[in-house]
Amino acid sequence: MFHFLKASISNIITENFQQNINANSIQINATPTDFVGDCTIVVFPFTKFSKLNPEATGNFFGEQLKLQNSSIESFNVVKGFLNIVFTQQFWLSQLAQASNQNNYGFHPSSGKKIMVEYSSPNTNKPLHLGHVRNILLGHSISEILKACGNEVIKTTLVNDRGIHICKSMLAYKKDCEKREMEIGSINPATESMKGDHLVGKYYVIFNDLFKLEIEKLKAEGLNEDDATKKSTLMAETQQMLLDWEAGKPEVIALWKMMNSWVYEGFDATYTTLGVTFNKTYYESNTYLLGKEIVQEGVANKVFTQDDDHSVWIDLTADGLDRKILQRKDGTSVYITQDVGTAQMKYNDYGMNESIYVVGNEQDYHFKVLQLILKKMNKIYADGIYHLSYGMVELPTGKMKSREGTVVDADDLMNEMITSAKLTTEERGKLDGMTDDEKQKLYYTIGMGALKYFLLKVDPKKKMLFNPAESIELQGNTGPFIQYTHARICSILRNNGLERKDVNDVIKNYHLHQLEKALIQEINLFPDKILESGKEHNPSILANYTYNLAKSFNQFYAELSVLKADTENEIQFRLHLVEMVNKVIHQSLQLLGIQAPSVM
RNA sequence: GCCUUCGUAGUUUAAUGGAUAAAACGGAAGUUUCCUAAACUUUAAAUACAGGUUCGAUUCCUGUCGAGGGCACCA
Repeated sequence: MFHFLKASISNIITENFQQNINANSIQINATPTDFVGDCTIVVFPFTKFSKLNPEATGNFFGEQLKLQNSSIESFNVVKGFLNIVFTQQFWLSQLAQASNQNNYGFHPSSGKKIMVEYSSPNTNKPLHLGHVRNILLGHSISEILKACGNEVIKTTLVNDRGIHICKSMLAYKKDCEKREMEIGSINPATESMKGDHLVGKYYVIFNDLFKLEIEKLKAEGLNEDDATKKSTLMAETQQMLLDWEAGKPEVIALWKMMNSWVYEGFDATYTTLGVTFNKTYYESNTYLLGKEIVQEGVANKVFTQDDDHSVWIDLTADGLDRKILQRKDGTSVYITQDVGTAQMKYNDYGMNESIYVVGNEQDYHFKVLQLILKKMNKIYADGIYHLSYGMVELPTGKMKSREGTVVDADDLMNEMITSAKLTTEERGKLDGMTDDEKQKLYYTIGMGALKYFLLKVDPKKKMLFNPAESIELQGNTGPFIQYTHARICSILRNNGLERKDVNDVIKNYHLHQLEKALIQEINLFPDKILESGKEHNPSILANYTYNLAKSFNQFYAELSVLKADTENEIQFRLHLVEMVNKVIHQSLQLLGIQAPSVM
């Protein structure tokens, strides 16, 4: 919001010191509350060419700025910090401008097209807490990038092929045989289970059976490696994968059936989370294209083929390792499929930027992927951005499926909603609501708590998920912000005044310090959206929203509408508070969080 | 072993190289004749350690210690 100041400073520097300086490199911050001023310019960097001490430099720039900008009321210099005070009129007109804007905070079209890939599940088990962080990040950053003026395509890549899904398939087949039932006659409906959970159950069964077999073989004197090699279960699984690649009809039929169960289950989870995709990619469709590109790379001598026919790329010159792209038996590996998917995405959309929301355990993988595509001279290589996020840890340690410490997404969401219900009922403020409305509200609050809890942390950092604490609804939480929104809605609802136009209300209005502080915070909104988008970091917006809600609460404890002396003061505060609510509402929406008007 | 990320109050998180390191939870003490107390006010408490770079370091560099993650013809 201080762009005009930066431009002004930049001009002063060129005129007086014949230096060219990038306006964006000038530091302007909000003034800490203990000092007089609205914003603070750091003048240390200017002393190099001003040849004056910091104080004198600050005074010089302060005077020049005041001459050039009528919106500056006064300034003062403390050490190397130039504090600027703006006029009342300036702040009042800022509020009026924001208030008159339809989509305040949203930016004009950038002309850029950005793809965001997120969720990207395997089809052998249900979604868990880690996916939830991924999905919320992906959805939120998509919305934020839209608000920054970009066209956004939301995609997901389903990992629908490979040895893992064969394990579930084999366990399912064996169970059918054991119970002497036809394939397909055991299904989500007969078991009263979500499809993804049913398939996940068979994945667990496979691992249990496999473990038993290994133990048995080890008891016969084999070591771990040899036991794995001798395992008939593993051999059967691998055979199944080969049959799948060969297109054996009964295997394909089973695969299609079980995957369809999983997709139904995923869709239900996505609906509860409130997220959507514009396009779904399947690895079963992209891995062949990947293999083609590998051949192209071999022909172009970007890749080398060993005597055993496996294909490699040597990245040691770039500080990385030698990486395999295709097995000796000709089947594709992980990175092959990603190369294919990248190409297919670009063929389909021709986007400028492609964001992958994927955990940080794959940092190396994405470095390699981008480098390979660069070496292949793919023009879309530079547009690839890995939005890498840290793991979600539990108080008991890492989530490990083997130890049964995985937090299931569906279970978690249900718990959050139940917990929201309990706390809300305790407060007993929902008289007059139908059961349906109540249920909807519990959902809104429970999901708001979960989403905000996961989004308020910088994605890059690992985070600790404490189930007991996440359902806490006080402090820096989603429900605190939602509650603030509901209160403001109530304030706007309950006053019987006919509202006056904001431009009339601000005439000759005398601003209170707390009112000015709120306007200042509202003014930051457009910049915060841009910053969040640029940094690919929704937590910037999340924390901003919390601070705004908090500022409102502090403001309102001192200066409620009822405490106003004149009608004009009431009118002004209604406009101010309404603007706060617009920003909170808009901001929550960008985070994928609903804002109830009553709670 | 090699590569990589991270160490901030008791706990969970903030802080584009800038002023006295900011909040929340938990602890202690208060505030309802008043538009939603899921609120507000007061209070104690932290930059792992040792160097370096400079006007100035939680932030950049080096080392030590500690905790993750990656180095497979798994995805």
